[in-house]
Amino acid sequence: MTTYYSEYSKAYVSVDCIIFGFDEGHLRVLIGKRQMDPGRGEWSLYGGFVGPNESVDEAANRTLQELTGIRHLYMRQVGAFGSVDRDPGERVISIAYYALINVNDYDDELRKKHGVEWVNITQLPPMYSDHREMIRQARRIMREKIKTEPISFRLLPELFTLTQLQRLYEAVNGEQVDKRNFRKRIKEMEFIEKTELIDKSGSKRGAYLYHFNRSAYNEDPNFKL
Amino acid sequence: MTTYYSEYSKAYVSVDCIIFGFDEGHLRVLIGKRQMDPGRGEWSLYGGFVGPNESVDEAANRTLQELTGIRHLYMRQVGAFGSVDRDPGERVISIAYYALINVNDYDDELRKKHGVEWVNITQLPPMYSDHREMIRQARRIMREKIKTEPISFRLLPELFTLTQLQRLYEAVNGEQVDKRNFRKRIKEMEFIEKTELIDKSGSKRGAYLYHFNRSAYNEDPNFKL
DNA sequence: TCAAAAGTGTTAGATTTACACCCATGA
DNA sequence: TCATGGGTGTAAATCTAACACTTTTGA
Repeated sequence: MTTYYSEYSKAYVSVDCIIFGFDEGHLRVLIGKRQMDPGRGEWSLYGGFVGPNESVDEAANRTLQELTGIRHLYMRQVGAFGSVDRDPGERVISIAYYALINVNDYDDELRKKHGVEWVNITQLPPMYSDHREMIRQARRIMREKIKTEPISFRLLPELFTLTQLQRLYEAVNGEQVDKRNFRKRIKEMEFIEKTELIDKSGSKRGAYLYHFNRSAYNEDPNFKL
Repeated sequence: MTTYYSEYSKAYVSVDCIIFGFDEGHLRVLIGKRQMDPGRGEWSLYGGFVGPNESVDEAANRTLQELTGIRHLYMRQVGAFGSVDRDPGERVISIAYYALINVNDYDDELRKKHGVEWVNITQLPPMYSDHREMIRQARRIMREKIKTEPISFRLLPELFTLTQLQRLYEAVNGEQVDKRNFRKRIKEMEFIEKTELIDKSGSKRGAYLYHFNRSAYNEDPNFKL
């Protein structure tokens, strides 16, 4: 191999995943106690190293699949974190990614096997290295994104009630919204389709179930919330 | 040194700088013909490698200072670019940063010494590796940012006319805006202060010069454009 | 029968957009 | 004197935000 840059130094490059889920009205992230040195036992994001024959995006995808069993989760880069001593052992530069998952799609046995837990975003413990900052930034980026792109549906079941959708927005934005105004805006988006099905798990009366029609969205991608 | 991750592979990590300037009504970026192998002679962003004892942000700052002579330019991360073969020679993962500079502050001799040129953002040549994509993303991020944060003033001289400011917005957003509506919005922002000075370089009649009062902004940071 | 969540419209106020003419000056 | 860019206000339309009561049903 030709060595062009031999005078420069190399670093380990890793990916860290901020996996968001929505359950029981709360936005949650998947974190676990670190099982390797350095930092063993501290709360940490799930991550992995970038291999020599995969792109950084591929490494993130692989890591997400390893953890969740799901092949192509929705995933976007948050950014690179590169303090000199962010890893106490070696020079490691990490690229953070956030991902969205419908918690029902996630096999709970697999979750336990990897020793990770769903933790409420408002109740995060102290965390390893800069992982808390990664989560903070991921949340900020996701909050902006969810206003203009229909990514909320990736956090919900295929069929969902309008109250669930509203609770999700409230959890992401950290503030409540008016029910009538919210529903008015939803009605204007024709790709959020009402079904004839009723969900009775949330109330005695029952609520209509809706679903997101992606191909209708692609034809008229006007999403604003 | 303890080696925790010896089973994993390392990569070179570099920074690439998308330096925006505004001149004669056009948004420009600073690019040059690459002076090293591989890719010698291709149009390229200015970049550098991340050293073992500096953070990635510090490397970007150092690189920007090397090129412009200015110590702490406004600079924000665009993201990590990590395709396996983005560099034809070795595995190099690059973190892109955009920076804003007032072109008058940039010593033209220093510019020539580094062999870089101001190129209109709408007339970019084909570029080395993924540099064009880096510019595209930097521009998108900057365009969003400039709507809600007073970063435009970093591209303008200390004193500027409202027409200059308007032209800057138009160049960034790629579309024209109504003069009266634009000025109405500016008037509402008290931290954009009118001076008694007149600039006669742009018209016979002359136009009032304004300046951005940062401490007034900090007291009432309401910026919307 | 009552508690709990679902569902539904209107209005005032704020914001946004469209639009056209006079002014000052140097060439 | 005229071409050029500087400077100014109003009105219609749209969007946003505030607000309260009826329905259904299981316990």
